[in-house]
Amino acid sequence: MPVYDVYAKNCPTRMLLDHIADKWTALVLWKISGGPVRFNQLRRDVEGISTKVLSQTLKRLGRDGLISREVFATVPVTVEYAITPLGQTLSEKIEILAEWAETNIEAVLAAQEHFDKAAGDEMGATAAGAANRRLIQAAGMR
Amino acid sequence: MPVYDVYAKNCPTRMLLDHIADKWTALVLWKISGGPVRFNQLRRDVEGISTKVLSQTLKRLGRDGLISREVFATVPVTVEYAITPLGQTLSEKIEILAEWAETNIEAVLAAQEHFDKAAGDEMGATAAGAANRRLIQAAGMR
DNA sequence: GAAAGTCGCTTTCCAATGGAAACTTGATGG
DNA sequence: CCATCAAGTTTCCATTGGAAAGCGACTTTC
Repeated sequence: MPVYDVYAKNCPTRMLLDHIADKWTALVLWKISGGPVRFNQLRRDVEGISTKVLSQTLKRLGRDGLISREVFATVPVTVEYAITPLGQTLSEKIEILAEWAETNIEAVLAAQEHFDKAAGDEMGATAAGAANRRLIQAAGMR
Repeated sequence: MPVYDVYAKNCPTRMLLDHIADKWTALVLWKISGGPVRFNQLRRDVEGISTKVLSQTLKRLGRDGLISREVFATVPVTVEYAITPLGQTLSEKIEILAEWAETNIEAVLAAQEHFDKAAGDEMGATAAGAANRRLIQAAGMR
């Protein structure tokens, strides 16, 4: 049997990690794991997602066997997305990640504040300071 | 105490999930959790990452308090990145995700094959054919 | 019977992000 | 004084992402 390694560029597990270690994918899959949901309901629940990205994300999840898609001949047509057994196992892991975020958000915010304060301190009105400030801004650290 | 919700567009936890639910971040953090690593070592170990993205990723991880950075006055200069206690708690969750990927990759590959095969099939005028055609078209797999 | 609304998308357009590769900095050995 | 190495940064172009509009099929409202 093959040896899988996410650190290898061409390993299938790398591709899979690319699919699942994604903000929108995580939010959408977790939401669907709570029960079947329709397209526009997802759009409203997952604040900030665009229909384009939602559509792409659902396609990928469907192809990977993590969710199913069912069409109901109502008017207007209704489409329900539901979690599969395989998807359920993944959503449990994603839930752990999301819970970590909610548990540790304050520690992270504190770290960011500390970091930004230190960056501001170590440069006065010097030329080097101005240069660094520009660097930091370029690095998107504000 | 504020109520955090990753589904809310402007919640700090959403920003945090955005940082951690990312392919490169996950790979880099997990690698560093195995012991202090230098920049170029990371670059070699995490196959496919560019220096630009590695640099940005390390900055973000540092600002979020998940890794530390130590400079050694060797020649040429050496820089070591190490995991922090906070980062260690996260890397354990990320490891769970990566393990899920390695455990379930074959099921996902099978699902993809099944899905793509259905898309490639001739599909006559059967009810099943029509149903599949709808699924495939919706998934944009032509 | 025309206009407006619903759902589930797709398309278009522009801005932001990502990757490949060249360049920089600073100290040293040849 | 040229080449080298670590640790990045910068440049350039391609891919991706988001906002908004369009679409098809059908009902409800005026």
